[in-house]
Amino acid sequence: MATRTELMERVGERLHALGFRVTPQRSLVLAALIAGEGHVSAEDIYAQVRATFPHVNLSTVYRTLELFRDVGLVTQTDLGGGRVQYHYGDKGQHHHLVCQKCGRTVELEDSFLEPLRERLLNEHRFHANLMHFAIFGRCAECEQK
Amino acid sequence: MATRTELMERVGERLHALGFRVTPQRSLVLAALIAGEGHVSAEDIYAQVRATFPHVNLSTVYRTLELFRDVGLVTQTDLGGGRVQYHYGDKGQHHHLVCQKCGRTVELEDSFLEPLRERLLNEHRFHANLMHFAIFGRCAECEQK
DNA sequence: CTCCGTGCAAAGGCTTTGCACACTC
DNA sequence: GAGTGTGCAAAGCCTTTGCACGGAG
Repeated sequence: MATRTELMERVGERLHALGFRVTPQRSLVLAALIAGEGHVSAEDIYAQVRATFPHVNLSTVYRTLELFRDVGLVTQTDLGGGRVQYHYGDKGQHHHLVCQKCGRTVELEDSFLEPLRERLLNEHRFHANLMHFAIFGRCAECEQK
Repeated sequence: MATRTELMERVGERLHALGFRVTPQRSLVLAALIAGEGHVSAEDIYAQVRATFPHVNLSTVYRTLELFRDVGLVTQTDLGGGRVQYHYGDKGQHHHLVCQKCGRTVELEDSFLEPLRERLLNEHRFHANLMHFAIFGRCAECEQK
């Protein structure tokens, strides 16, 4: 398992190799992404970055996230609620159950979708893009009420 | 099978019984929801309503949709993309495979999703709302290229 | 010196809210 | 008359964009 510092360096090299500069802002955004377990919103990252670099601007965060997304470092998911979520990319696939009432989300292992993916391929020759899939519904608690 | 008019009347009674008034605006929004196959955005409904009642306001559409949602007439789903989708609740279930390249859609029988739904309920106690589900990916033809 | 990256401010797109008038009950 | 429903306009929220400065290569 790579340490966080190793990870950061590796990413730095990757950015550099692609012709992008490695700035403090970018490092901080990256750190926030790695630190954030699961999904983080731009605002979350902004808050965390500002803790270290108070003068950093929110638009820089957005631009950095855009860059990371284009480079494939980060996955961007819109689970609704008007807020896009980001997470550091090399993690395994996982999906979400989103409660339409309370808004809570639960992670869902990919194994739940694997059978569906296979069946779609076999019976419809359809290559489903089920990365970071979101399934809406009601969680146990909200259903009781 | 109920005709559209019967449906509208039934809904009118339901609204009335709940103490809400049945206004032209509300009827038109309802009609647009019923007419809209699959998911419709507020803007879609607005456009359709204006075709009949040009002076209707967008905020009225939003308020009406909010009312319908609270009353349980309509399901509100945020599939991302910054636009919330609505659909009338009593329709039968159907799903779509959407090719992200050519845009073609294929209908998908509910049997494909039934196992997933059951497993979510059993293992996560999550009541998945898989009505009008859309699965994105690539169709056979586009995948070949 | 060139050009990328940033801060700042303003604009954009969708949705919500405040307010006063209108219309129903 | 009391109160709901509507139109209008303005504000909110998240995100994007234009512009000019600053700093790295």
